[in-house]
Amino acid sequence: MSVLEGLNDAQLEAAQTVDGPLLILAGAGSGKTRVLTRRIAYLIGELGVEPDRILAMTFTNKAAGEMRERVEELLHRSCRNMWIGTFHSLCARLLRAEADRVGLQTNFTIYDSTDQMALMRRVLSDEELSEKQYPPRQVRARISREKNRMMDVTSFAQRASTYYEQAVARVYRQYQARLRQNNAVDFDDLLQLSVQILRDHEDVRKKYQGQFDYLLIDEYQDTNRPQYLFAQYLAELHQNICVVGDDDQSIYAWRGADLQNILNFEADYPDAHVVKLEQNYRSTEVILDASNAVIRNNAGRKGKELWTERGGGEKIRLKKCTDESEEARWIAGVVQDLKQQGGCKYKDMAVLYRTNAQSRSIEEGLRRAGIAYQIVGDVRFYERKEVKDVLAYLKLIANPRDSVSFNRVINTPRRGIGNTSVARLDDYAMREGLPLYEALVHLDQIDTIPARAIRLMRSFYEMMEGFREELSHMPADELAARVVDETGYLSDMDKMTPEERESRKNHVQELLADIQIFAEQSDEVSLDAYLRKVSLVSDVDQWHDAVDSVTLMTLHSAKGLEFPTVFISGLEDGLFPILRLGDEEGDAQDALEEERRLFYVGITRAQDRLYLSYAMQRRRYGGFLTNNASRFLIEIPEDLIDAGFRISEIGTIPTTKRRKSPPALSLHKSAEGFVMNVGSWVYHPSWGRGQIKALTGAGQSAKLKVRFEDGATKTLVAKFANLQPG
DNA sequence: ATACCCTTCATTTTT
DNA sequence: TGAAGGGTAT
Repeated sequence: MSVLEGLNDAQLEAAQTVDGPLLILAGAGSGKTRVLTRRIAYLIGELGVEPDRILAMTFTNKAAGEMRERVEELLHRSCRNMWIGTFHSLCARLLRAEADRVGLQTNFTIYDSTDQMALMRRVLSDEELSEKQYPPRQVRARISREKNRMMDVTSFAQRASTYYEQAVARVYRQYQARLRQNNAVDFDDLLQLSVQILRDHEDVRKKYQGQFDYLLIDEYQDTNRPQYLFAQYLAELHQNICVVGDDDQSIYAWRGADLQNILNFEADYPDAHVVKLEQNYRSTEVILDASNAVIRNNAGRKGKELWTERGGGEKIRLKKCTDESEEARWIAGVVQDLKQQGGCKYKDMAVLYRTNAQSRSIEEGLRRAGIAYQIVGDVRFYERKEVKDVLAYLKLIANPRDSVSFNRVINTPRRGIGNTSVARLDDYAMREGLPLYEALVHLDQIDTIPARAIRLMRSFYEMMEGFREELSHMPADELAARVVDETGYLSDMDKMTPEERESRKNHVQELLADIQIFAEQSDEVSLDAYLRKVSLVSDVDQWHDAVDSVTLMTLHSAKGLEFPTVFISGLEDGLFPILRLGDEEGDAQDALEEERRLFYVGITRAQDRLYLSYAMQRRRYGGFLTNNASRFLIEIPEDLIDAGFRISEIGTIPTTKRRKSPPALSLHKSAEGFVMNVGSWVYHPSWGRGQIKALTGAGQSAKLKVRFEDGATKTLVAKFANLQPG
């Protein structure tokens, strides 16, 4: 029984109940990972289950990697052939094996959101839809949402009622056709197509159903429709499906996650066992009480009461700041105190925020104080232009049908092949039904292209063919190094300013190093293998906890992690909870509850110390946004907060605080400054102080609905209202 | 074909 | 504030 040693009763039950459906409701810090790894170790070590008959799905590659590692530690053996990974990577694996079922080749390319946008623009222009009326971003989001609801092109087209939706349906159809032509898929396709294959091909379904005896799904509260169905198909036969989740930590509804998946588990699987893990091993009582008090404000929960044996603990500190730079200085100061006087390490501290943009000021503050930090996810490494460029070359070499990558590199660096020539090549390719790259073979047949451009394109083609010949022999790192050199990509940087050149070269070198590490560590060294991996890694996966530095990341990225000291910054109404315009009443309520869950996730990351901060004024879009303390702050019982750091001491409860004198900026200058938002407080010469309840339009012609302190609600036009920040 | 200047717009959150 | 797309001059 050694692998189950040290588990509490509930954990033991969760680890040992291996037959039939099982729902583990795991509160924050309740030892979820521990239970999962012990459970797998128990299956393999005690029950003799072969690792390759276990399928475990997690949310991040990091979580998957850690789980595998810990199981191997427990068992003192390798579990390489255990299927463990993210939904996306496992689906990609299935999809590569069964690609022909949906008209793909095994070497298909996975498009990220930048690639998707490029393709979307192309489709919109083909369909002669203006980007004004059909913002690519918005259309892309809509199509993504439909895919995440398992709505395929045909059913969507049938349901499309408005003119707009019918246009979107045409775009959807074209977009999918283009993806297929490019031998490419987007993130959503990985899930949707995998489910389609399982649904429509009995032989494939049988094959995978027969392949796995035990299914494990982590973060079940964050699964969307395709993920839910994927699991359901695979569990159909034996029903050995174990899902772990916490309805209070569901924070991905915007990505199609459906809380109902976890709430309905017992209805979906009538024989389901349910185990609740309610003992928290992570946080002090103070922190846990605060989190409980906050989450209690949400309706529609499964209902859990977390408890801890770690009584007491340091009180929570709450800091009101005038602006974001003061906030950053305060955080930096506390970090230094903790390090110098409290004996804490940098790596035991994390600063969390709602939006990536907030990292800038924090970063600045820490840098000035000479504090080591690392940012997770700000400008994502794989999304940098120079990294994407090099990867586009590599992707095109591996998949010559990939027109998005083709368009990216054909004239990068500038080699005299302009848009018109490419457009003519494209016309020809369309007429002949060829991929763009293939069309290069027939250059002499395209008489619309000037001879000079033909010559340049031909030499591009020959260069690429040279790379392609090496594809199957040459290790990925060597090939990549050749590409960077021979395409002139690096030497082209000589034209840039020294700073820019250095930064870009560094990123390219970093990419080459990444490929090299891959080639050394993985048992497959091919470019194909590298690309398969690289398309599915996220920034959190790159996070190193070995380095002694303060971690900066979004609340979303922090899920699943823990730190002795946690700062949650930017606790301002409108920013956290973030308030979007144009939400329906019901949606707004759901959105607010999701924000609250996000706050709950943030609080429960902390083991020993929790610091909360907000800024009255924050720079945004080059202007200023004035804010009030987050409504969530008053949900924390006062006695949990350090006296002197309480909200009543600092005095920021919106209705009790009266403004002194209006700040200098006025709305008439809003072209240069003063940005308003729903929730902002304003001052009107005759009506007094009021809060913006709704806002339509932008700039000077914006219409505002303002509720004033005397209770009156007025609709005002920004231009004439003579409002000042309040 | 490209370089440069102008405008516009966006900021949730991520596999 | 900034990135990125569009337009114009060379």
